Amino acid sequence: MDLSTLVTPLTRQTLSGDVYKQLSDLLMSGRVMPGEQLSLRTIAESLGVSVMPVREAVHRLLSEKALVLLPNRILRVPTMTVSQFREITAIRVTLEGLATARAAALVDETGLQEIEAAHERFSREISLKRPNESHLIALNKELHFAIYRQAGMPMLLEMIESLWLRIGPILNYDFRSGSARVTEHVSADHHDRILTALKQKDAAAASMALAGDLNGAADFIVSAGVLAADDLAFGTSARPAASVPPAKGAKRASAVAAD
Amino acid sequence: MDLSTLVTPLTRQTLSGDVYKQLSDLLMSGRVMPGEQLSLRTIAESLGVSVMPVREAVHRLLSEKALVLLPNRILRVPTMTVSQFREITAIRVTLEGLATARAAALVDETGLQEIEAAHERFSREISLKRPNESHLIALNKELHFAIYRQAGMPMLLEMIESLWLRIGPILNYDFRSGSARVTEHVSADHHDRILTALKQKDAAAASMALAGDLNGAADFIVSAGVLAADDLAFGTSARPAASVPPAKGAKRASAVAAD
DNA sequence: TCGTATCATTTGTGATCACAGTTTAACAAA
DNA sequence: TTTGTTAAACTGTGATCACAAATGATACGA
Repeated sequence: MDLSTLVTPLTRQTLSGDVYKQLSDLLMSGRVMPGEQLSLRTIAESLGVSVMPVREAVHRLLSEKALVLLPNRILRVPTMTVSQFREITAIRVTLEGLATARAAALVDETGLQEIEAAHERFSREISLKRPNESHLIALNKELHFAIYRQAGMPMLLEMIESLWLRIGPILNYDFRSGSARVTEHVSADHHDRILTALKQKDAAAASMALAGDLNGAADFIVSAGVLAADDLAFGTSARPAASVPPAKGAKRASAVAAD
Repeated sequence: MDLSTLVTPLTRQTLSGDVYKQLSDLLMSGRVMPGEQLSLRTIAESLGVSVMPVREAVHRLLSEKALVLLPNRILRVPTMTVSQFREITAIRVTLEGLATARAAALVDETGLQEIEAAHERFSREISLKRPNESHLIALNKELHFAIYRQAGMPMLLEMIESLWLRIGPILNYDFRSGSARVTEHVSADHHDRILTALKQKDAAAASMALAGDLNGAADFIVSAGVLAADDLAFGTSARPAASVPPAKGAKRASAVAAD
Protein backbone atom coordinates (compact mmCIF):
# COMPACT_ATOMS: atom_id res chain seq x y z
CA MET A 1 0.00 0.00 0.00
CA ASP A 2 1.12 3.48 -0.76
CA LEU A 3 1.10 5.74 2.26
CA SER A 4 2.58 8.66 0.34
CA THR A 5 -0.69 10.46 0.09
CA LEU A 6 -1.49 10.11 3.77
CA VAL A 7 1.59 11.46 5.50
CA THR A 8 2.99 14.93 5.32
CA PRO A 9 6.69 15.43 4.58
CA LEU A 10 7.52 15.98 8.20
CA THR A 11 10.13 18.54 8.93
CA ARG A 12 12.04 18.58 12.17
CA GLN A 13 11.21 21.45 14.45
CA THR A 14 14.17 23.45 15.61
CA LEU A 15 14.56 26.51 17.76
CA SER A 16 16.39 28.20 14.91
CA GLY A 17 13.39 27.69 12.69
CA ASP A 18 11.06 29.19 15.26
CA VAL A 19 13.29 32.21 15.72
CA TYR A 20 13.46 32.61 11.95
CA LYS A 21 9.68 32.61 11.70
CA GLN A 22 9.35 35.14 14.48
CA LEU A 23 11.88 37.48 12.91
CA SER A 24 10.28 37.02 9.50
CA ASP A 25 6.92 38.04 10.92
CA LEU A 26 8.48 41.07 12.55
CA LEU A 27 10.01 42.15 9.25
CA MET A 28 7.03 41.32 7.09
CA SER A 29 4.59 43.13 9.32
CA GLY A 30 6.83 46.15 9.65
CA ARG A 31 7.15 46.00 13.42
CA VAL A 32 10.85 46.62 12.92
CA MET A 33 11.70 49.59 10.80
CA PRO A 34 14.32 50.03 8.08
CA GLY A 35 17.56 51.23 9.60
CA GLU A 36 16.74 49.84 13.02
CA GLN A 37 19.59 48.15 14.83
CA LEU A 38 19.45 44.67 16.28
CA SER A 39 21.84 42.46 18.16
CA LEU A 40 22.08 38.72 18.57
CA ARG A 41 22.10 38.89 22.34
CA THR A 42 19.18 41.26 22.72
CA ILE A 43 17.07 39.21 20.31
CA ALA A 44 18.01 36.07 22.18
CA GLU A 45 17.11 37.65 25.49
CA SER A 46 13.80 38.95 24.20
CA LEU A 47 12.87 35.53 22.86
CA GLY A 48 14.16 33.63 25.85
CA VAL A 49 16.68 31.50 23.99
CA SER A 50 20.44 31.44 23.76
CA VAL A 51 22.30 33.23 21.01
CA MET A 52 22.96 30.00 19.11
CA PRO A 53 19.57 29.59 17.40
CA VAL A 54 19.39 33.34 16.87
CA ARG A 55 22.71 33.24 15.06
CA GLU A 56 21.46 30.69 12.58
CA ALA A 57 18.15 32.49 12.04
CA VAL A 58 19.86 35.83 11.55
CA HIS A 59 22.40 34.34 9.17
CA ARG A 60 19.62 32.93 7.09
CA LEU A 61 17.97 36.33 6.95
CA LEU A 62 21.34 37.81 6.03
CA SER A 63 21.67 35.43 3.10
CA GLU A 64 18.18 36.44 1.98
CA LYS A 65 19.24 40.06 2.46
CA ALA A 66 16.29 40.62 4.76
CA LEU A 67 18.91 41.84 7.24
CA VAL A 68 22.34 43.33 6.68
CA LEU A 69 25.54 43.16 8.67
CA LEU A 70 27.73 46.21 8.30
CA PRO A 71 31.52 45.85 8.31
CA ASN A 72 31.51 47.29 11.84
CA ARG A 73 29.46 44.31 13.00
CA ILE A 74 26.30 46.35 13.21
CA LEU A 75 23.21 44.33 12.44
CA ARG A 76 20.30 46.25 11.03
CA VAL A 77 17.16 46.15 8.99
CA PRO A 78 18.31 47.24 5.53
CA THR A 79 17.35 50.56 4.07
CA MET A 80 16.77 50.63 0.35
CA THR A 81 17.76 53.14 -2.28
CA VAL A 82 15.41 54.12 -5.06
CA SER A 83 17.39 52.21 -7.67
CA GLN A 84 17.45 49.10 -5.50
CA PHE A 85 13.70 49.38 -5.05
CA ARG A 86 13.21 49.79 -8.77
CA GLU A 87 15.32 46.72 -9.47
CA ILE A 88 13.45 44.59 -6.97
CA THR A 89 10.17 45.78 -8.46
CA ALA A 90 11.31 44.80 -11.94
CA ILE A 91 12.23 41.35 -10.68
CA ARG A 92 8.91 41.02 -8.91
CA VAL A 93 7.00 41.96 -12.04
CA THR A 94 8.64 39.18 -14.04
CA LEU A 95 8.55 36.55 -11.33
CA GLU A 96 5.05 37.26 -10.07
CA GLY A 97 3.97 37.78 -13.65
CA LEU A 98 5.15 34.27 -14.44
CA ALA A 99 3.26 32.89 -11.45
CA THR A 100 0.11 34.76 -12.45
CA ALA A 101 0.30 33.61 -16.06
CA ARG A 102 0.70 29.99 -15.00
CA ALA A 103 -2.09 30.38 -12.52
CA ALA A 104 -4.38 31.67 -15.25
CA ALA A 105 -3.61 28.62 -17.34
CA LEU A 106 -3.94 26.07 -14.56
CA VAL A 107 -6.50 27.42 -12.09
CA ASP A 108 -9.50 25.21 -11.39
CA GLU A 109 -12.86 25.94 -9.81
CA THR A 110 -11.84 25.46 -6.17
CA GLY A 111 -8.71 27.53 -6.69
CA LEU A 112 -10.79 30.30 -8.19
CA GLN A 113 -13.07 30.21 -5.17
CA GLU A 114 -10.14 30.62 -2.79
CA ILE A 115 -8.91 33.61 -4.78
CA GLU A 116 -12.34 35.20 -4.85
CA ALA A 117 -12.73 34.68 -1.12
CA ALA A 118 -9.42 36.48 -0.52
CA HIS A 119 -10.47 39.20 -2.93
CA GLU A 120 -13.73 39.53 -1.02
CA ARG A 121 -11.96 39.95 2.31
CA PHE A 122 -9.65 42.58 0.86
CA SER A 123 -12.49 44.50 -0.76
CA ARG A 124 -14.54 44.45 2.42
CA GLU A 125 -11.71 45.87 4.47
CA ILE A 126 -10.87 48.55 1.94
CA SER A 127 -14.43 49.77 1.72
CA LEU A 128 -14.49 50.58 5.40
CA LYS A 129 -14.46 54.21 6.40
CA ARG A 130 -11.31 53.68 8.44
CA PRO A 131 -9.58 50.52 7.20
CA ASN A 132 -6.87 48.97 9.34
CA GLU A 133 -3.78 49.47 7.24
CA SER A 134 -1.55 46.68 8.46
CA HIS A 135 -4.52 44.36 8.24
CA LEU A 136 -5.02 45.54 4.69
CA ILE A 137 -1.42 44.71 3.85
CA ALA A 138 -1.85 41.22 5.22
CA LEU A 139 -5.03 40.70 3.20
CA ASN A 140 -3.32 41.99 0.08
CA LYS A 141 -0.56 39.46 0.60
CA GLU A 142 -3.06 36.66 1.08
CA LEU A 143 -4.81 37.55 -2.15
CA HIS A 144 -1.62 37.67 -4.17
CA PHE A 145 -0.34 34.39 -2.81
CA ALA A 146 -3.71 32.72 -3.28
CA ILE A 147 -3.16 33.45 -6.96
CA TYR A 148 0.50 32.47 -7.09
CA ARG A 149 -0.24 29.20 -5.31
CA GLN A 150 -2.35 28.13 -8.29
CA ALA A 151 0.70 28.17 -10.52
CA GLY A 152 1.87 24.88 -9.06
CA MET A 153 5.46 26.11 -8.79
CA PRO A 154 6.63 25.73 -5.20
CA MET A 155 10.17 26.97 -5.82
CA LEU A 156 8.88 30.07 -7.53
CA LEU A 157 6.55 30.64 -4.60
CA GLU A 158 9.45 30.61 -2.16
CA MET A 159 11.47 33.01 -4.25
CA ILE A 160 8.55 35.42 -4.34
CA GLU A 161 8.10 35.08 -0.60
CA SER A 162 11.74 35.97 -0.13
CA LEU A 163 11.24 39.12 -2.18
CA TRP A 164 8.18 40.11 -0.15
CA LEU A 165 10.21 39.65 2.98
CA ARG A 166 12.70 42.17 1.70
CA ILE A 167 10.17 44.82 0.80
CA GLY A 168 7.94 44.15 3.81
CA PRO A 169 9.55 46.67 6.14
CA ILE A 170 9.36 49.40 3.51
CA LEU A 171 5.76 48.68 2.57
CA ASN A 172 4.70 48.83 6.17
CA TYR A 173 6.95 51.71 6.99
CA ASP A 174 5.18 53.62 4.27
CA PHE A 175 1.69 52.62 5.26
CA ARG A 176 2.38 53.38 8.90
CA SER A 177 3.08 56.95 7.89
CA GLY A 178 -0.56 57.17 6.83
CA SER A 179 -2.01 58.79 3.71
CA ALA A 180 -1.85 55.65 1.56
CA ARG A 181 -5.60 55.54 1.22
CA VAL A 182 -5.60 56.62 -2.43
CA THR A 183 -3.44 53.88 -3.89
CA GLU A 184 -5.35 51.25 -2.07
CA HIS A 185 -8.37 51.97 -4.18
CA VAL A 186 -6.53 51.86 -7.49
CA SER A 187 -4.95 48.65 -6.24
CA ALA A 188 -8.44 47.21 -5.74
CA ASP A 189 -9.11 48.22 -9.31
CA HIS A 190 -6.09 46.25 -10.52
CA HIS A 191 -7.20 43.30 -8.46
CA ASP A 192 -10.51 43.29 -10.28
CA ARG A 193 -8.75 43.20 -13.62
CA ILE A 194 -6.53 40.31 -12.52
CA LEU A 195 -9.53 38.34 -11.33
CA THR A 196 -11.53 38.69 -14.51
CA ALA A 197 -8.47 37.71 -16.54
CA LEU A 198 -8.03 34.62 -14.37
CA LYS A 199 -11.67 33.65 -14.90
CA GLN A 200 -11.19 33.92 -18.65
CA LYS A 201 -7.92 31.98 -18.38
CA ASP A 202 -6.23 34.85 -20.18
CA ALA A 203 -2.62 34.53 -19.03
CA ALA A 204 -1.32 37.59 -20.87
CA ALA A 205 -4.05 39.87 -19.55
CA ALA A 206 -3.62 38.52 -16.03
CA SER A 207 0.11 39.14 -15.85
CA MET A 208 -0.37 42.52 -17.50
CA ALA A 209 -2.88 43.55 -14.86
CA LEU A 210 -0.55 42.29 -12.16
CA ALA A 211 2.29 44.39 -13.56
CA GLY A 212 0.00 47.38 -13.34
CA ASP A 213 -0.74 46.61 -9.72
CA LEU A 214 2.90 46.24 -8.73
CA ASN A 215 4.18 49.19 -10.70
CA GLY A 216 1.41 51.41 -9.42
CA ALA A 217 2.21 50.62 -5.82
CA ALA A 218 5.93 51.01 -6.50
CA ASP A 219 5.48 54.42 -8.11
CA PHE A 220 3.50 55.58 -5.12
CA ILE A 221 6.17 54.45 -2.68
CA VAL A 222 8.92 56.11 -4.68
CA SER A 223 6.97 59.33 -4.86
CA ALA A 224 6.33 59.18 -1.13
CA GLY A 225 10.06 59.74 -0.68
CA VAL A 226 10.58 57.25 2.11
CA LEU A 227 13.44 55.54 0.31
CA ALA A 228 17.08 56.36 0.83
CA ALA A 229 18.84 58.53 -1.69
CA ASP A 230 20.93 56.73 -4.27
CA ASP A 231 24.51 56.49 -3.08
CA LEU A 232 26.55 56.40 -6.25
CA ALA A 233 29.44 54.44 -4.87
CA PHE A 234 27.60 52.02 -2.66
CA GLY A 235 24.24 51.85 -4.33
CA THR A 236 24.17 48.08 -4.46
CA SER A 237 26.44 47.13 -1.62
CA ALA A 238 25.60 45.86 1.81
CA ARG A 239 26.21 49.28 3.25
CA PRO A 240 22.90 51.15 3.32
CA ALA A 241 22.79 54.88 3.02
CA ALA A 242 22.33 55.86 6.64
CA SER A 243 19.51 58.24 5.95
CA VAL A 244 17.10 56.53 8.31
CA PRO A 245 18.34 56.96 11.84
CA PRO A 246 17.61 54.37 14.51
CA ALA A 247 14.27 54.90 16.18
CA LYS A 248 14.68 57.47 18.90
CA GLY A 249 14.36 56.29 22.46
CA ALA A 250 13.68 52.66 21.61
CA LYS A 251 17.03 51.62 20.29
CA ARG A 252 17.87 47.97 20.30
CA ALA A 253 15.37 45.36 19.23
CA SER A 254 12.66 47.13 21.14
CA ALA A 255 10.10 45.78 18.72
CA VAL A 256 11.25 42.28 19.51
CA ALA A 257 11.02 42.86 23.21
CA ALA A 258 7.54 44.27 22.79
CA ASP A 259 6.34 41.01 21.31
CA MET B 1 35.89 65.90 0.56
CA ASP B 2 33.99 62.93 -0.71
CA LEU B 3 35.94 59.70 -0.51
CA SER B 4 33.02 57.57 -1.70
CA THR B 5 34.47 57.07 -5.16
CA LEU B 6 37.88 56.05 -3.86
CA VAL B 7 37.20 53.27 -1.40
CA THR B 8 35.57 49.93 -2.00
CA PRO B 9 32.73 48.75 0.23
CA LEU B 10 34.95 46.56 2.33
CA THR B 11 33.42 43.40 3.65
CA ARG B 12 34.79 41.62 6.67
CA GLN B 13 36.37 38.27 6.00
CA THR B 14 35.09 35.38 8.06
CA LEU B 15 35.89 31.72 8.19
CA SER B 16 32.22 30.94 7.51
CA GLY B 17 32.43 32.91 4.31
CA ASP B 18 35.50 31.03 3.18
CA VAL B 19 33.89 27.69 3.91
CA TYR B 20 30.81 28.80 2.01
CA LYS B 21 32.88 29.68 -1.02
CA GLN B 22 34.70 26.37 -0.93
CA LEU B 23 31.49 24.39 -0.70
CA SER B 24 29.92 26.50 -3.44
CA ASP B 25 32.82 25.73 -5.73
CA LEU B 26 32.52 22.04 -4.95
CA LEU B 27 28.82 22.08 -5.83
CA MET B 28 29.13 24.31 -8.87
CA SER B 29 31.96 22.30 -10.37
CA GLY B 30 30.23 19.01 -9.71
CA ARG B 31 32.96 17.56 -7.53
CA VAL B 32 30.23 16.46 -5.16
CA MET B 33 27.47 14.45 -6.75
CA PRO B 34 23.69 14.63 -6.27
CA GLY B 35 22.68 12.27 -3.50
CA GLU B 36 26.08 12.30 -1.88
CA GLN B 37 26.09 12.50 1.89
CA LEU B 38 28.01 15.06 3.89
CA SER B 39 28.48 15.77 7.55
CA LEU B 40 29.41 18.90 9.44
CA ARG B 41 32.26 17.23 11.27
CA THR B 42 33.83 15.58 8.24
CA ILE B 43 33.67 18.81 6.27
CA ALA B 44 35.20 20.66 9.18
CA GLU B 45 37.96 18.09 9.51
CA SER B 46 38.69 18.15 5.77
CA LEU B 47 38.93 21.93 5.77
CA GLY B 48 40.84 22.16 9.01
CA VAL B 49 38.35 24.27 10.90
CA SER B 50 35.91 23.66 13.71
CA VAL B 51 32.30 22.79 13.05
CA MET B 52 31.11 26.28 13.91
CA PRO B 53 31.92 28.05 10.62
CA VAL B 54 30.85 24.94 8.71
CA ARG B 55 27.47 25.08 10.41
CA GLU B 56 26.85 28.61 9.23
CA ALA B 57 28.06 27.90 5.71
CA VAL B 58 25.96 24.76 5.44
CA HIS B 59 22.90 26.51 6.81
CA ARG B 60 23.27 29.19 4.20
CA LEU B 61 23.45 26.56 1.49
CA LEU B 62 20.40 24.91 3.03
CA SER B 63 18.43 28.13 2.81
CA GLU B 64 19.46 28.41 -0.85
CA LYS B 65 18.45 24.77 -1.27
CA ALA B 66 21.88 23.95 -2.62
CA LEU B 67 21.96 21.32 0.14
CA VAL B 68 19.15 19.49 1.89
CA LEU B 69 18.80 18.21 5.41
CA LEU B 70 16.59 15.15 5.70
CA PRO B 71 14.39 14.67 8.79
CA ASN B 72 16.81 11.97 9.89
CA ARG B 73 19.54 14.60 10.13
CA ILE B 74 21.18 13.36 6.98
CA LEU B 75 22.87 16.12 5.03
CA ARG B 76 23.14 15.57 1.32
CA VAL B 77 23.49 17.13 -2.07
CA PRO B 78 19.90 17.32 -3.33
CA THR B 79 18.66 15.15 -6.13
CA MET B 80 16.14 16.70 -8.44
CA THR B 81 13.00 15.31 -9.98
CA VAL B 82 12.05 16.03 -13.56
CA SER B 83 9.24 18.37 -12.56
CA GLN B 84 11.53 20.25 -10.19
CA PHE B 85 14.08 20.61 -12.95
CA ARG B 86 11.41 21.84 -15.36
CA GLU B 87 10.24 24.42 -12.84
CA ILE B 88 13.73 25.70 -12.19
CA THR B 89 14.31 25.92 -15.92
CA ALA B 90 11.14 27.96 -16.38
CA ILE B 91 12.27 30.33 -13.66
CA ARG B 92 15.70 30.60 -15.21
CA VAL B 93 14.24 31.42 -18.61
CA THR B 94 12.28 34.36 -17.22
CA LEU B 95 14.98 35.64 -14.89
CA GLU B 96 17.91 35.23 -17.26
CA GLY B 97 15.68 36.42 -20.08
CA LEU B 98 15.10 39.62 -18.15
CA ALA B 99 18.82 40.05 -17.58
CA THR B 100 19.56 39.44 -21.24
CA ALA B 101 16.91 41.86 -22.41
CA ARG B 102 18.22 44.58 -20.13
CA ALA B 103 21.75 43.82 -21.21
CA ALA B 104 20.74 44.23 -24.84
CA ALA B 105 19.30 47.63 -24.06
CA LEU B 106 22.17 48.87 -21.92
CA VAL B 107 25.33 47.22 -23.19
CA ASP B 108 28.14 49.53 -24.29
CA GLU B 109 31.22 48.95 -26.39
CA THR B 110 33.53 47.71 -23.62
CA GLY B 111 30.82 45.41 -22.31
CA LEU B 112 30.33 43.97 -25.74
CA GLN B 113 34.04 43.32 -25.98
CA GLU B 114 34.04 41.38 -22.72
CA ILE B 115 31.16 39.26 -23.95
CA GLU B 116 32.83 38.58 -27.26
CA ALA B 117 36.05 37.62 -25.49
CA ALA B 118 34.15 35.10 -23.37
CA HIS B 119 32.38 33.84 -26.47
CA GLU B 120 35.74 33.46 -28.17
CA ARG B 121 37.16 31.38 -25.32
CA PHE B 122 34.11 29.14 -25.31
CA SER B 123 34.18 28.66 -29.08
CA ARG B 124 37.88 27.86 -29.05
CA GLU B 125 37.47 25.19 -26.40
CA ILE B 126 34.47 23.63 -28.10
CA SER B 127 36.20 23.36 -31.45
CA LEU B 128 38.92 21.19 -29.97
CA LYS B 129 38.92 17.53 -30.90
CA ARG B 130 38.69 16.55 -27.24
CA PRO B 131 37.33 19.51 -25.27
CA ASN B 132 37.67 19.48 -21.51
CA GLU B 133 34.07 19.22 -20.38
CA SER B 134 34.23 20.76 -16.92
CA HIS B 135 36.33 23.53 -18.41
CA LEU B 136 33.65 24.00 -21.02
CA ILE B 137 31.00 24.33 -18.35
CA ALA B 138 33.04 27.00 -16.59
CA LEU B 139 33.50 28.92 -19.85
CA ASN B 140 29.80 28.67 -20.58
CA LYS B 141 29.06 30.15 -17.20
CA GLU B 142 31.51 32.98 -17.75
CA LEU B 143 29.90 33.84 -21.06
CA HIS B 144 26.39 33.87 -19.65
CA PHE B 145 27.34 35.99 -16.68
CA ALA B 146 29.36 38.36 -18.83
CA ILE B 147 26.03 39.08 -20.52
CA TYR B 148 23.94 39.26 -17.37
CA ARG B 149 26.42 41.62 -15.75
CA GLN B 150 25.63 44.19 -18.42
CA ALA B 151 22.05 44.42 -17.19
CA GLY B 152 23.16 46.52 -14.23
CA MET B 153 20.95 44.58 -11.83
CA PRO B 154 23.11 43.24 -9.01
CA MET B 155 20.23 41.62 -7.08
CA LEU B 156 19.04 39.82 -10.17
CA LEU B 157 22.59 38.63 -10.74
CA GLU B 158 22.74 37.07 -7.29
CA MET B 159 19.41 35.36 -7.74
CA ILE B 160 20.60 33.85 -10.99
CA GLU B 161 23.83 32.73 -9.34
CA SER B 162 21.81 31.01 -6.66
CA LEU B 163 19.88 29.12 -9.33
CA TRP B 164 23.08 28.06 -11.09
CA LEU B 165 24.38 26.81 -7.78
CA ARG B 166 21.37 24.53 -7.50
CA ILE B 167 21.65 23.05 -10.95
CA GLY B 168 25.46 22.91 -10.93
CA PRO B 169 25.77 19.39 -9.55
CA ILE B 170 23.29 18.05 -12.09
CA LEU B 171 24.87 19.83 -15.03
CA ASN B 172 28.25 18.47 -14.13
CA TYR B 173 26.95 15.09 -13.13
CA ASP B 174 25.50 14.87 -16.60
CA PHE B 175 28.58 16.05 -18.43
CA ARG B 176 30.82 13.79 -16.40
CA SER B 177 28.91 10.87 -17.81
CA GLY B 178 30.25 11.88 -21.22
CA SER B 179 28.41 12.02 -24.52
CA ALA B 180 27.29 15.60 -24.20
CA ARG B 181 29.26 16.63 -27.25
CA VAL B 182 26.21 17.11 -29.44
CA THR B 183 24.35 19.70 -27.40
CA GLU B 184 27.46 21.72 -26.95
CA HIS B 185 27.48 22.53 -30.63
CA VAL B 186 23.86 23.57 -30.78
CA SER B 187 24.53 25.62 -27.65
CA ALA B 188 27.31 27.40 -29.52
CA ASP B 189 24.75 28.08 -32.20
CA HIS B 190 22.39 29.68 -29.68
CA HIS B 191 25.27 31.72 -28.33
CA ASP B 192 25.86 33.14 -31.78
CA ARG B 193 22.26 34.20 -32.03
CA ILE B 194 22.36 35.89 -28.62
CA LEU B 195 25.49 37.78 -29.57
CA THR B 196 24.17 39.15 -32.82
CA ALA B 197 20.97 40.20 -31.07
CA LEU B 198 23.01 42.01 -28.43
CA LYS B 199 24.99 43.83 -31.08
CA GLN B 200 21.76 44.99 -32.68
CA LYS B 201 20.40 45.95 -29.25
CA ASP B 202 17.39 43.77 -29.99
CA ALA B 203 16.17 42.85 -26.52
CA ALA B 204 13.34 40.58 -27.64
CA ALA B 205 15.52 38.58 -30.01
CA ALA B 206 18.26 38.26 -27.40
CA SER B 207 16.04 36.88 -24.68
CA MET B 208 14.35 34.62 -27.22
CA ALA B 209 17.69 33.17 -28.27
CA LEU B 210 18.62 32.72 -24.63
CA ALA B 211 15.41 30.83 -23.97
CA GLY B 212 16.33 28.54 -26.83
CA ASP B 213 19.73 27.93 -25.31
CA LEU B 214 18.38 27.12 -21.85
CA ASN B 215 15.48 25.01 -23.03
CA GLY B 216 17.68 23.09 -25.41
CA ALA B 217 20.15 22.17 -22.70
CA ALA B 218 17.29 21.33 -20.34
CA ASP B 219 15.63 19.04 -22.84
CA PHE B 220 18.88 17.22 -23.35
CA ILE B 221 19.39 16.69 -19.62
CA VAL B 222 15.86 15.46 -19.15
CA SER B 223 16.21 13.04 -22.04
CA ALA B 224 19.52 11.82 -20.61
CA GLY B 225 17.49 10.36 -17.75
CA VAL B 226 19.86 11.35 -14.98
CA LEU B 227 17.10 13.02 -12.98
CA ALA B 228 15.15 11.34 -10.22
CA ALA B 229 11.69 10.02 -10.96
CA ASP B 230 8.81 12.24 -9.95
CA ASP B 231 7.59 11.34 -6.49
CA LEU B 232 3.95 12.34 -6.48
CA ALA B 233 3.64 13.02 -2.80
CA PHE B 234 7.00 14.55 -2.10
CA GLY B 235 7.89 16.00 -5.44
CA THR B 236 8.58 19.41 -4.05
CA SER B 237 9.58 18.67 -0.50
CA ALA B 238 13.00 18.58 1.06
CA ARG B 239 12.99 14.82 0.84
CA PRO B 240 14.61 13.80 -2.42
CA ALA B 241 13.66 10.61 -4.15
CA ALA B 242 16.51 8.40 -3.06
CA SER B 243 17.15 7.09 -6.53
CA VAL B 244 20.78 8.09 -6.54
CA PRO B 245 22.66 6.07 -3.96
CA PRO B 246 25.69 7.50 -2.18
CA ALA B 247 28.86 7.08 -4.20
CA LYS B 248 30.22 3.61 -3.59
CA GLY B 249 33.39 3.36 -1.62
CA ALA B 250 33.86 7.07 -1.19
CA LYS B 251 31.07 7.84 1.21
CA ARG B 252 31.40 10.89 3.37
CA ALA B 253 32.62 14.17 1.99
CA SER B 254 35.38 12.38 0.18
CA ALA B 255 35.34 15.05 -2.48
CA VAL B 256 36.01 17.62 0.19
CA ALA B 257 38.90 15.65 1.55
CA ALA B 258 40.30 15.29 -1.94
CA ASP B 259 40.59 19.03 -2.26
C1' DT C 1 16.94 -18.14 8.01
C1' DC C 2 14.55 -14.51 9.82
C1' DG C 3 13.18 -11.26 13.30
C1' DT C 4 14.32 -8.73 17.59
C1' DA C 5 17.00 -6.63 20.98
C1' DT C 6 21.17 -4.12 22.35
C1' DC C 7 25.08 -1.23 22.44
C1' DA C 8 28.52 1.78 20.44
C1' DT C 9 28.97 5.36 17.04
C1' DT C 10 27.59 9.35 14.56
C1' DT C 11 24.31 12.85 13.55
C1' DG C 12 22.71 18.02 14.01
C1' DT C 13 21.24 21.14 17.78
C1' DG C 14 21.94 24.07 21.61
C1' DA C 15 24.61 26.26 25.43
C1' DT C 16 28.62 28.40 27.17
C1' DC C 17 33.01 30.51 27.13
C1' DA C 18 37.03 33.18 25.18
C1' DC C 19 38.49 36.62 22.01
C1' DA C 20 39.52 40.53 18.96
C1' DG C 21 37.50 44.47 17.21
C1' DT C 22 34.21 48.37 17.78
C1' DT C 23 31.40 51.66 19.96
C1' DT C 24 30.31 54.70 23.68
C1' DA C 25 31.04 57.86 27.30
C1' DA C 26 33.69 60.00 30.55
C1' DC C 27 37.49 62.73 31.23
C1' DA C 28 41.43 65.78 30.17
C1' DA C 29 43.75 69.24 27.58
C1' DA C 30 43.72 72.89 24.42
C1' DT D 1 33.44 74.83 23.20
C1' DT D 2 36.23 71.73 20.83
C1' DT D 3 39.47 68.02 20.36
C1' DG D 4 42.07 63.97 21.82
C1' DT D 5 42.55 60.03 24.97
C1' DT D 6 41.27 56.22 27.67
C1' DA D 7 38.56 52.62 29.75
C1' DA D 8 34.43 49.99 30.14
C1' DA D 9 30.71 47.72 27.66
C1' DC D 10 29.17 45.47 23.72
C1' DT D 11 29.65 43.38 19.04
C1' DG D 12 29.80 38.98 16.02
C1' DT D 13 32.98 35.02 15.48
C1' DG D 14 34.93 30.72 16.66
C1' DA D 15 35.84 26.65 19.72
C1' DT D 16 34.33 23.24 22.84
C1' DC D 17 31.23 20.46 25.40
C1' DA D 18 26.67 18.11 26.42
C1' DC D 19 22.60 16.00 24.57
C1' DA D 20 18.77 13.51 22.31
C1' DA D 21 17.84 11.21 18.13
C1' DA D 22 19.19 8.07 14.56
C1' DT D 23 22.16 4.66 12.42
C1' DG D 24 24.83 0.35 12.03
C1' DA D 25 26.69 -3.72 13.62
C1' DT D 26 26.50 -7.45 16.61
C1' DA D 27 24.41 -10.87 19.43
C1' DC D 28 20.54 -13.44 20.83
C1' DG D 29 16.41 -16.18 20.14
C1' DA D 30 12.74 -18.15 17.39
